[in-house]
Amino acid sequence: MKLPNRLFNGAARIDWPCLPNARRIDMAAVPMVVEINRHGMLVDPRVLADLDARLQVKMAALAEDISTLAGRPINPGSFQQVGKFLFEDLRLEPTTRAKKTSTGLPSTEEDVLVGMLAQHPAVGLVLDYREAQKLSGTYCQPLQALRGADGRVRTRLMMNVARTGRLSSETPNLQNQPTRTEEGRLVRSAFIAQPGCVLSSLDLSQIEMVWAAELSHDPVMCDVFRMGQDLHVWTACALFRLDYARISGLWARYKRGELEGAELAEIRDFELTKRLPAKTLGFAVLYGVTALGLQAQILAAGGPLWAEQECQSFIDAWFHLYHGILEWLELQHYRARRYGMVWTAFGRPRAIPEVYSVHAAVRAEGERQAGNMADQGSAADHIKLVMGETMAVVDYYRGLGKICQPVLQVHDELIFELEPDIAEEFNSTGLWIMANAVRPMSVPVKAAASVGANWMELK
DNA sequence: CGGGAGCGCGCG
DNA sequence: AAAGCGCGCGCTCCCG
Repeated sequence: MKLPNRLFNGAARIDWPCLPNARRIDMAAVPMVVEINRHGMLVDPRVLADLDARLQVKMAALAEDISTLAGRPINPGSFQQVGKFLFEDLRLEPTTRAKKTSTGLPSTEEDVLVGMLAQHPAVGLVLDYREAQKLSGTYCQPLQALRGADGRVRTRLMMNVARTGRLSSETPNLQNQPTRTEEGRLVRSAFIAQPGCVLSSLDLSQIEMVWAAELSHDPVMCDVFRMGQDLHVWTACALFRLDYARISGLWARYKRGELEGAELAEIRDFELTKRLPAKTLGFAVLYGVTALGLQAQILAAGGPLWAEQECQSFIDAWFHLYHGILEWLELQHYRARRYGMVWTAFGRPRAIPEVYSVHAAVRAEGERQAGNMADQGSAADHIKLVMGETMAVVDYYRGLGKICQPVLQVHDELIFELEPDIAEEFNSTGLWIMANAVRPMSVPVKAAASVGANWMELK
């Protein structure tokens, strides 16, 4: 395999599998992990109880409507019963490729059902039921049950579960609290600060894309970040051949809320039909997405049904634009085969035995994991270093007699409980640490902060 | 009735 | 031929 010198020159220092840094990075994060596990997050049970009551009513009504449409009792929580109803009784057809389940019928997962919404009103009812069931059963009820005598829920952040070096969170998992729907965000509003305090969040902006640029040295992506541009706007303009100077000007004014009339309509259309697919594809590429996977995802996001060929051209165009990313992914695959492992920018290793399998599908799985590990893992190492350095700032404010309490880490963001008079200063120090914890980097790291009375108000 | 498999879905 | 990385967890169904 012929690789450009750019990759070998940049990689030479780290092109050895077993640097010892992973352990030191984990140790740096331990004090804040302990703080988070001991302190917990304060939860307002009334918010959850109110939401749950509304969800129960909704679920009962939806279950009845679905049973009426079916002409017999249906439990919408049973994928077997739903599958029989939609695919046998109604003879509906999936619009995307749906894998078969053990029942012999197509899967009833969300992507498939969204594509079939127009075929029958029952499809939408099933989706609505599932959303309500998820919010009630996974969030409202367990969070109330797990509240301690002091009104706090205490997660357990685990450091030795995720093979990329990320933390994981259990009983309850506080790293998957809803944020993507309006009703889901109400769950976040139940997480509050203790009286006299506010919640504050520090967020590493687009950190996985920044690390993709840093690790690959892709000249185009690096330049976009160096210019401080919005990567997804830039990508969308390049892929759809739009005038970047004009669009980025509109985008900046749109973000400031200055647009109206025709210009507002234009940029909203741009955001939905151009920027969103470009953003989706950016992440998907690092997961090793295929054309059919992209097709299903665009549909699920409420976008148009693109032909498989259109999706493939979109992916090809992305790799043509960011050719350095393609070369770097191939380098990761090569390393996995050469060493049986890949490693992050800081030397955290991960074994990838799958690349030696006799099965092509297993090898492909290994290559996707190899391509993703350095990116996800370097971002995880990065925030662990930030956690270590930020604890010194926490101790400083505690020395002044202030309440300054880390309460959660969610992969690229940290949440704190603070007295409001130190929030601004604490946040600006935290932002500086996030941007400078790793040096030198060839692309700038950006971070964002926000303050609110509850978790829903953050960001 | 506890445990596990299979499915589905919340987050980054 | 298969078809998206990393997690945790709820529900249904089936088995012992």
